[in-house]
Amino acid sequence: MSPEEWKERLEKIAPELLQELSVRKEPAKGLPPLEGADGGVVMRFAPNPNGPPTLGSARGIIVNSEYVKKYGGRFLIRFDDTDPVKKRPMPEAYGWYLEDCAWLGAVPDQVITASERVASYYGIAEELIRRGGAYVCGCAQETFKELKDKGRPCPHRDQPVEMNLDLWKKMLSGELSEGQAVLRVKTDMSHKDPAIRDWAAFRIVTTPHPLAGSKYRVWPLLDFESAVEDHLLGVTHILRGKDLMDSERRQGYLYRHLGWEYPRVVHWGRIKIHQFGSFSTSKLRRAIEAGEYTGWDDPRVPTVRAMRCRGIQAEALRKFMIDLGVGETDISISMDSIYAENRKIVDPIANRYFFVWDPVALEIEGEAPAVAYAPLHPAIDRGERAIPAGNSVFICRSDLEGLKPGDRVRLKDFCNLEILETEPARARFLGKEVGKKMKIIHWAPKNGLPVKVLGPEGVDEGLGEEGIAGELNRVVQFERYGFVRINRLGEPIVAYFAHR
RNA sequence: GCUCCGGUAGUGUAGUCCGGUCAAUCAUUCCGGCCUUUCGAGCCGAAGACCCGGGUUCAAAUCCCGGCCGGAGCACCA
Repeated sequence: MSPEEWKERLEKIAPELLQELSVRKEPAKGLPPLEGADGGVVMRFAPNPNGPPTLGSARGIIVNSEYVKKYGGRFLIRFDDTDPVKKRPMPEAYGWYLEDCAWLGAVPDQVITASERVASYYGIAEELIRRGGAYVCGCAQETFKELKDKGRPCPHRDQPVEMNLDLWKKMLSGELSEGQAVLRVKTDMSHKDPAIRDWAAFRIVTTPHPLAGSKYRVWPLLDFESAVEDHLLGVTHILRGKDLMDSERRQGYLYRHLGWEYPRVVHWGRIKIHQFGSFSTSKLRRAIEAGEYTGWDDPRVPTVRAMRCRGIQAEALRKFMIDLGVGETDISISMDSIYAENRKIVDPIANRYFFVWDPVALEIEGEAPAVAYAPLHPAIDRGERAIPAGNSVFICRSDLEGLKPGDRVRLKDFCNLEILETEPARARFLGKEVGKKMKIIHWAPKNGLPVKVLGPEGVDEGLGEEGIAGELNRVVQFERYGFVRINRLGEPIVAYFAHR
């Protein structure tokens, strides 16, 4: 029976079912629904503050906060800063996160710092030991790994609770030193996935913490700290990277020991950006310290602050990240999509100016007007700018190179010219009327302001109109060049390039 | 080695749970054309994908099995 025949028969037997088939499913818009979120959600973004937020962090900040906006509830920022050595936090970075969250339109309802709350983790650890859910392990790391790989318990696993309690106190008091012992959560040494077997919850670290100093010598590891905080804070839904996929199964044992209920978890894949490759905060940090970049807001760097300095709008980033959704596939995106989003927002608000890169002087013979008038925006009436013109201006070298004596060209919003010679550049005034089908180039006045544009691909230096000096911290478009943000006034004015 | 996850146009994404209007959505990119005193914007058009092989079924992107490819974890990092 063919599908057609099948349909005909169904038509006869049960036409109402055929109806049902033809109800088109609505294309999903925005973020996919979260299960069990209807009563509101508590969600958190939990960075290690070892640098400012990157585009990757922006995804976490935006999507978490967007879900909270969608379902109601609370959005938390939690600093998971419990490693004073290997992922040592930067004291400035805490504030950077808050700043960038605010800019991204995701002001947290609460900010938690793990390194301030270590004492409360101790109480829970002790309770866990009492319940027989954890033990102090004195194995050398390699020894334990060998046993674990074979699925065999270590000799400390069956120590009585009293002994574990005693050893735990020795960890805290300093009688045991760094490397001598860890507290392990009991899971299942024969679990088929070796990653799940008896994981370490606390270790001794004597290096002072940048914030907490030497207040604590026993520090929790991520799986313990994160699991406990999620419970303490009443987190209902966790969005986390696929790299932490084992965490739920590991932490599940802790939750069961303590009789808690685990939040719902959604995973997402790794995100890579063509133009930046894969980047990590620690790699960036080294490159900046080595002087490869000017700082965390260097236009070549994938941080949120660099985007802001380049004139990428928070709204564009939000829209983009929300469109990406929360798939588990690893993705490799292009900045082009972000730029396209941004261009839509910025095109109507950016005023237009002339910026001549690699400038070369052009002398004009004849009665060229002393002032030219150009609209601030081609389609929206925002008035015009008056540009000193006259018989001497600058044009781009690349434009001049495309011209030869006898060519006619129009200086945009100024006048038509006939090229007389190119070295030095000389032309004859032909009139102000807008000629049709004439090549149009832009120009800068004789006393133009020096402007330097820093972009992901390099630096351009040249001359711009005076009006640029009135656009500090705003996005403008340099005609025939691209959108930039004016970041610093002075000699020269410094602008960061966004995109064409 | 052990374990887990994923694979829809160049890049993302919808559809996959509950098989049927899917000759497959939307965006971006690319390519044509129009328009424009910017190489920006706008308008019109075009191109482009269900990883492979079996199975189940009247019907498979969707379910099952096997393979291939990619990613991740197995830390006293986050």
